[in-house]
Amino acid sequence: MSTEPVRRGTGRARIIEAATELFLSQGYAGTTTRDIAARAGIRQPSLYAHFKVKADILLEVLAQPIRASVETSAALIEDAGLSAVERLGRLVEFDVKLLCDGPNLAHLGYLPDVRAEQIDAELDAQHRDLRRAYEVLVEGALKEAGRPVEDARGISDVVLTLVEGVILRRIVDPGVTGEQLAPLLRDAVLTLVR
Amino acid sequence: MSTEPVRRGTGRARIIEAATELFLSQGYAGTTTRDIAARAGIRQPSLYAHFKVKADILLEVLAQPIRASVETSAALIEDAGLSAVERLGRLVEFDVKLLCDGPNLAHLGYLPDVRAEQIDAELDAQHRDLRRAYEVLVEGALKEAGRPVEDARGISDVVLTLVEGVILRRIVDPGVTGEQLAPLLRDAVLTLVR
DNA sequence: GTCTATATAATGATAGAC
DNA sequence: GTCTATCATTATATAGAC
Repeated sequence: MSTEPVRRGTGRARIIEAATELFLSQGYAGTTTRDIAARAGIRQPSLYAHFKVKADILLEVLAQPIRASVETSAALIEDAGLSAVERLGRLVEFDVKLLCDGPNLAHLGYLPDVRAEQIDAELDAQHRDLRRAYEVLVEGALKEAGRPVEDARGISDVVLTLVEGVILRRIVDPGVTGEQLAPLLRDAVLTLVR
Repeated sequence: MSTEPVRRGTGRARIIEAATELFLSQGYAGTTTRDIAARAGIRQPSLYAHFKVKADILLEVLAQPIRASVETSAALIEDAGLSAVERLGRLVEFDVKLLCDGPNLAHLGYLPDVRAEQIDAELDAQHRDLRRAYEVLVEGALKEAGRPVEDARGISDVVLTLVEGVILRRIVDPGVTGEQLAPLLRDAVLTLVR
């Protein structure tokens, strides 16, 4: 493990940044408060001036990625100027790029030791929203293609599984980029609703 | 966490079974040797009559799922009596069912605290084999469809991402079954190579 | 808000009897 | 192979000075 202090940010933000990197590389239970403090450039007890317990750091780390995704996907879904097919394609591209670029934050929500902290209520709610978004767009795309909407549920399942797969993809293939993967998955999804 | 001892198996096998369940529900670092022993129905020091260190238990747990997958996929690929399309469809179905049924062992190989143990060489080799298998079959299927084989790499990427997605799918949707998901993903994949 | 010092508990692992 | 007893280390968290 690197013990080099992170350079940017101050105080609380620096702790969050350090904890994020460490949770992703070592897991939650596998990361000690000393690890976090060392990387944030402070002593271990100083963490407790910002957080009451270790789990509170995890809460804040998990709270980071929520907003951007939900808001943008909501905006995409309701853009009446575009066809459902176009909106579906853009949502896939957006999500894949979000999952590929930056730290693999989405992966944290799937870790056993994170789920064992029983803070998954909000994460699961997010997941339901995303699932619903894909269902709506797939249904719209199928209508545009003159296909029966009964297929929407199954195809949404496939699309969701595909997008989710990106999270694990990055772990084995760290070189993967949203730039290359996003158009690939978008085209694949559009083939399914054509 | 349930501390109820597992009932089946004896000695070493019972320990592996207990450790598997616990690693999946709490992660590796989040599971103590006392947890494992309690679930196996023995005392903590008794573990060390079977394993030298904790990481050796993890090694054995990870060694479990390797064989069946690799052997069956190899047999599927080389079955000359079937078309490439049929073989591709069967491989997808086989892998999805394998990933859906039984404990989610594949997920363990993606956990940060497991990868931090630096035992991923064999796991990554497996992954490369699977990737290669899909490339070969996708290429064959594209030939049969009269499409350019240059598309094979990209489509294999999509297929692999889709199959891998099943691993995370189970975590948020514990009710998902291979029976329902396998045909869905198979049909989706076959649509992509048609 | 950060520090040093420390309390308290849990951890992986060993020794040696049976 | 399992047990009891225990060690050495490391963990989270607190107390109190600056």
